[in-house]
Amino acid sequence: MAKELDFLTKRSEDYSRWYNELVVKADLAEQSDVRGCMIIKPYGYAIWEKMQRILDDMFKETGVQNAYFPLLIPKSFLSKEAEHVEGFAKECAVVTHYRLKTNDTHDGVVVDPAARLEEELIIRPTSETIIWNTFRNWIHSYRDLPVLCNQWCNVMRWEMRTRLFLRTSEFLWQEGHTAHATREEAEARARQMLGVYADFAENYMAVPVIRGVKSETERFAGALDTYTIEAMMQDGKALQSGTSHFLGQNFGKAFDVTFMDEQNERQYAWATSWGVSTRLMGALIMTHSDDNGLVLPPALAPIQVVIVPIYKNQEQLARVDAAVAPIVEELKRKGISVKYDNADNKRPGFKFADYELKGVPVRLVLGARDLDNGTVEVMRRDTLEKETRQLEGIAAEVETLLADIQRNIFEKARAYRDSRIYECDNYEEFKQRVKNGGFFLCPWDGTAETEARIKEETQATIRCVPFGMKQTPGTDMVSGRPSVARVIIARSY
RNA sequence: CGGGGUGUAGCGCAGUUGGUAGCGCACCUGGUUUGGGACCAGGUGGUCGCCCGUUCGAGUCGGGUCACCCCGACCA
Repeated sequence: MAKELDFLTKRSEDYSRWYNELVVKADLAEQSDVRGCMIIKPYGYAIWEKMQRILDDMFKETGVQNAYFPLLIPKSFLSKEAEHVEGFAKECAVVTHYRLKTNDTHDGVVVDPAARLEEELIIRPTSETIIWNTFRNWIHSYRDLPVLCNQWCNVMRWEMRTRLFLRTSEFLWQEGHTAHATREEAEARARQMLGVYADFAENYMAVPVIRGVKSETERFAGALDTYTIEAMMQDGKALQSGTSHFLGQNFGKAFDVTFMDEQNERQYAWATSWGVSTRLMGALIMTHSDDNGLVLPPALAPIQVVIVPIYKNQEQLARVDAAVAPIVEELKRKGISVKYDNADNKRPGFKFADYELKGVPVRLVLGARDLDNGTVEVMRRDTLEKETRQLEGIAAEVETLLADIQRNIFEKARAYRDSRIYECDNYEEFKQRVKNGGFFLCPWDGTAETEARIKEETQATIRCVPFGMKQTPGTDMVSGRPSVARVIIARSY
């Protein structure tokens, strides 16, 4: 029987530590020896691949096509859009040489000083510059517009502090870049893509999000408007889970991307960019998981159903194998990914704990007792409830159950989040309560001074001016001036 | 870059007043087990982060250095 077991740290004890241990123990990822970088393990990558596939289809539905641009960006490109440079300059990795040579003692290599690049190359922190430099050649007429392209790639930002999935020096993402003939069309596209992200977060990840627009200080470097989806983690902190930017004509002007319009007049192209990254994995983990490990939404789980046999000898195992085979077949026919784990080197108890840790939504257990009775034990990961069901028609029941789990974890996450959104008009009260997490819906006078003071005094930031939330009037709780809007204020990752 | 902490087996750790390194997990072999993380027996595995010094002798003492972790500033 169980002795001292190596369980996860409890969420309530140390949320950060729980998260870190979970990522490692559930086999999602681990820290690389390379500073701030992450190794995504096969199980974690399988989830990311599923996300990619679904998002990619959603993009294509809106007319977007995939392309690929270089990893290395000439330094001069980065200096063309003033605000953009300022935003990214301090976190860029720079390539200065193109050759190594063996050292004097012939036991290692050194950078060959003779191989210095005339112009340094930047490892992309984002690709607006190199893409808009290319768009100049692609766009000449209003008939060339819009250009709707996306790339799946890696980017590098030399962050000071990193956390698995949430903030790593190198991360995987998609970045969409579009060029348009009119302001209206570009703005509509930026909002449309935000909608795609919100749809994906809620309907596939089962992560409820608040859509909104960022304040000027929180805006993307070079954008006129930054739209965001904000999710609440189980410790009440906010996680920006996706962004979409309306870039105006800033990049059109910086890279001289012009076209002739229908009136035969030269115009600068209008731009948007939008992205989601492997940070979504962090959102997924921190929204649903519990003290037993990961809880995955069926829509993204690499394994949706695991079947564990119980047996005392090879003859019994053979009987279970025979009973399981048609169930596996039927589940597969329904498009459900199923794993029958009859490996003999792990005992059932270990398998139970392990698949719970990995967040497999449904577990079926079948032993000699069940074979005699024509039953099967069904366990759902979200509630950990076990039930004995008839073997007959189990595949159809599992299919219904998966849909129910998908719905249930979303509702649970939404109820939790909604219970921690507070309307607050009093700064003293706010300062006290914001420490414990939650989203605070507060009146704001629209000034950067107020925003800065809140951040300085509470470490909380304005997450967004939310769309579609009630905007009761009020006065700014810090300055006492009339408010321009109620904004979401929270501590964040 | 500031403040704190840690470096000893793949992982988690212990190591007394300096005397030549140990425990748990994992791994390998054999057997018994299998309805909630199995047990017994045997076995493999270490330049104690690195450098210099003190000493007959350093994981242990002194100086330096590097790396990593946590808390801030920066951020998808």
